[in-house]
Amino acid sequence: MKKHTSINEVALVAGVSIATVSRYINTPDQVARETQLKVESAIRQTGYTPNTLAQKLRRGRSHHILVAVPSVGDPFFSAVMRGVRGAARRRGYTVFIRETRQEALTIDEMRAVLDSKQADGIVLLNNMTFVAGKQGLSADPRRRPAAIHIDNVAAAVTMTYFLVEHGHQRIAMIYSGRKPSFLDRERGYREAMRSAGLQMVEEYIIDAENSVEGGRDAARSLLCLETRPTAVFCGSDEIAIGCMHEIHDAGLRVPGDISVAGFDDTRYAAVSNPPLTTIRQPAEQMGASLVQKLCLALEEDSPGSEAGEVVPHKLVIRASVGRV
Amino acid sequence: MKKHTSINEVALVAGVSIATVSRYINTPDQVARETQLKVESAIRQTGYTPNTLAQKLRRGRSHHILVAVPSVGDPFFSAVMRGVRGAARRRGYTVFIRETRQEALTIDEMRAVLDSKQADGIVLLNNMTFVAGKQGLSADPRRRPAAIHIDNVAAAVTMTYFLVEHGHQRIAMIYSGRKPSFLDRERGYREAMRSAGLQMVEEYIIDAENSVEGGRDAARSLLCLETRPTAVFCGSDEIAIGCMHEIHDAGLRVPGDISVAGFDDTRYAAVSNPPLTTIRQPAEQMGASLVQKLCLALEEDSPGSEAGEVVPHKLVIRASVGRV
DNA sequence: TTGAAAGCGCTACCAA
DNA sequence: TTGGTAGCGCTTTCAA
Repeated sequence: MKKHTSINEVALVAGVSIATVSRYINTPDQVARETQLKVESAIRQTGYTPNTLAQKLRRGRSHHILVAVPSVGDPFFSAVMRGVRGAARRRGYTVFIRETRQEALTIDEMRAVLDSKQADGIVLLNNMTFVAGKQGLSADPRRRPAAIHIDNVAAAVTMTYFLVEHGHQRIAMIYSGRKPSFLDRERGYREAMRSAGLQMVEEYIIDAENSVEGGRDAARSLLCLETRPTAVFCGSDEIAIGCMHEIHDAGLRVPGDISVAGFDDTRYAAVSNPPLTTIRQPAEQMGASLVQKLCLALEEDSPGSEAGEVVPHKLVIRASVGRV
Repeated sequence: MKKHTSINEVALVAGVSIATVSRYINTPDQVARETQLKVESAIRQTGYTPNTLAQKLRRGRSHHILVAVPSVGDPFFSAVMRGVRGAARRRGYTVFIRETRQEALTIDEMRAVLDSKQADGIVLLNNMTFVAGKQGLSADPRRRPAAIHIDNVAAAVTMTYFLVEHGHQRIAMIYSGRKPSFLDRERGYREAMRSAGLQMVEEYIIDAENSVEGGRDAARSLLCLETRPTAVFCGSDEIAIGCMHEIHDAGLRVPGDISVAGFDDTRYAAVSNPPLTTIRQPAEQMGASLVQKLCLALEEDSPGSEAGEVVPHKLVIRASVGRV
C-alpha cells in the first residue's frame, strides 16, 4: 500500500514549491512551459490526485448540491433527476439526494446543510425551485414559486377539452392537494369544465396521494359512486396507472368503459396497457435548467432571479381515452 | 447576513478553548458538567454548526459513499437504492450516485475517487458488490462476486418449472448477457428445461438490453418466428413489461395467447396489465445490507469479507402466466 | 478536566 | 514566474 501522496510529494519530485504545483493545477497558464512539464511528469510519477476535501475547505465551497425529492422512485422525478445530475456533473457539482416523502425540508434543516457546508445550494423538486446559499433562505422557500414549470392550468384545460371533445361529460379528476402544480391542474380542469358548460360533481374531484397506490384508492371510491364518471383525468401518470389497474380489477375496460388520462408522460405511459394519453413535460430539461439557474446564482452569489421560466408542454394522444 | 460562525466564536462566547468545544461535540463525557452547560448555551447563542468540510479533512474521511448504478430509472435499482440510502443515512454516510449506463466504473476512476477523498467506499450495483477504501481495489472489482444476492439459478429453475407445470413446452427466455445475475438466470432456465426433458430452441433465447425497450425488441423478434413460444420468461420485470406491450401491439393477449413471466417484483409488476407473475427479490434489504457490509469493512479498515450472502427469493404468482 | 499548538492538504497573497 | 507562508476550521496529542 502506497503512502499518502499529497501535493508536497509532487513538489518534492518536481523540484518546485507546492505553490507552483497548486498553480499548475488551477491556473496552468501562470506556470512556465518548462515547469509545467516537470510538474506534469511528477504528477504522473506519483499518481497524484488532489485531495478534494482540502480544496473544498480552503475554497469555502463544497461544490455539492442537495436535491430534495419527494419520492425517488417516482418516474417523473426520476427523469428530472437525470437532468439535474447531468447538468451538475457538467458544472463540476456533485449531487446528493434527500428523499423527503410527505413533508418538505424545513428552513432549519436547510440552514444546517448550508452552514455546515454540506452543500452550496439546494434544489427542491417538490415545487421545482432552489435555494442558492444562505441569502436564498431569507424568503420562505416553501412559498417560493417554481423556478421552472409548464403552464399547468393551460395543460389541464387542454386535456379536459380533449376529453370533452370525445363526448365525455362526467369527467372525474384525481389530483394531489399538497403540490402546487397539482393545484394548478385542478384549477385548469375546473376552468375547462365550467367553460364547456359541464356540471361539476364534487365527488368526482378527489385529493389523493401522488402514487400508484393513491390512484388505486381514488379509483376505488370513484367506482363505488352511483353514477360513475365516463372519464378520469389523473394528475400524474402514476395515479393513472393505479387508476387503470383498479378499473381492470373491477372487470371494466379502458377505454371501453372508462377513459383515463394521465399527466407527465413518464417512461411507463407508453407501455401501460392501454398506452396512456397524457401531457408531456420536458422533465429532464427542466431538471437541467433548474441546476443551471442554481449554479448561476451560486456563482454570482445572488439568491437567483425571481421570475419562473415557463416551458412548453404537449398533449400526447395514445389509447386510454375513447369516445363515450 | 451573519458573519461566519466557527468554533472560535463559540469558544470565545463560552469562555473556553476551542479544544474544549471540539471535545464537547465529539466526546461530551470528557468535559466537565459545568463546562458542558457553558458550551451548550454558547452553541445555541451562536447557532453554530460544525463545518463538515474541516471535520472531514482533519479526520481524513469524507463519509461519502459513491454508488455506481447502471440505470437510476430502473425500478429494481430504485428499490435497492432506497435501502442503500437509508442504511447510509443511519450510519452518517452521504451517498452520491453515478449512473454508469452500459459500462461499469474503471479501476482508475475508482482509484481517483478514493484518492481524492471524494468517497471512502464504493458500491457497485451492477454486480451488487462494494469496494472499501483503497485496499479494496487490489483485486479486480469487475470480477468480484456479488456481496449479496439471491440464488438466481434456483429462482430461474423455479420459474421455469412453474411455466412447465402450466403446460408450456415452448418457453423462451429474454435475458441480458452483460450482467452476472442474468447469466445465472439463464443457466437456471437451461437446467430446468433440460431436466424437464424439453427441447431448447436457441432462437428462443435472446440477449437483450435490460430495459422496457430491450424487452420490446426481443419480443418483436420472438413474434416473427415460425413457431412461436407459448411462454416467455423475462430476466427482469422491465423486460417483461416491454415484452407484454409488444405482444399487445401485435394483437395478441397475455396470458391467453402467450404467457409472460418477470423477475424482481418491482413496483410496476403488480399494476401492469395483466399483473405480472414474477420472482421477488428483497431489493431494499439488499441495498441496506450492502452498505452495512461496506461500512463494517470501512470501520475495521479491511477490504471486507469474500463470501457473498445469499438472501431468499420468492415466486409471486399473479395473472400473466396461464395454461396452454 | 482543560488549553496550547501542531497539523490535515490545499489556495492565494505577498515578495522576490 | 516562482517560493514562502498564512490560514480555511477542525481534531488530537501533550502538558499542565
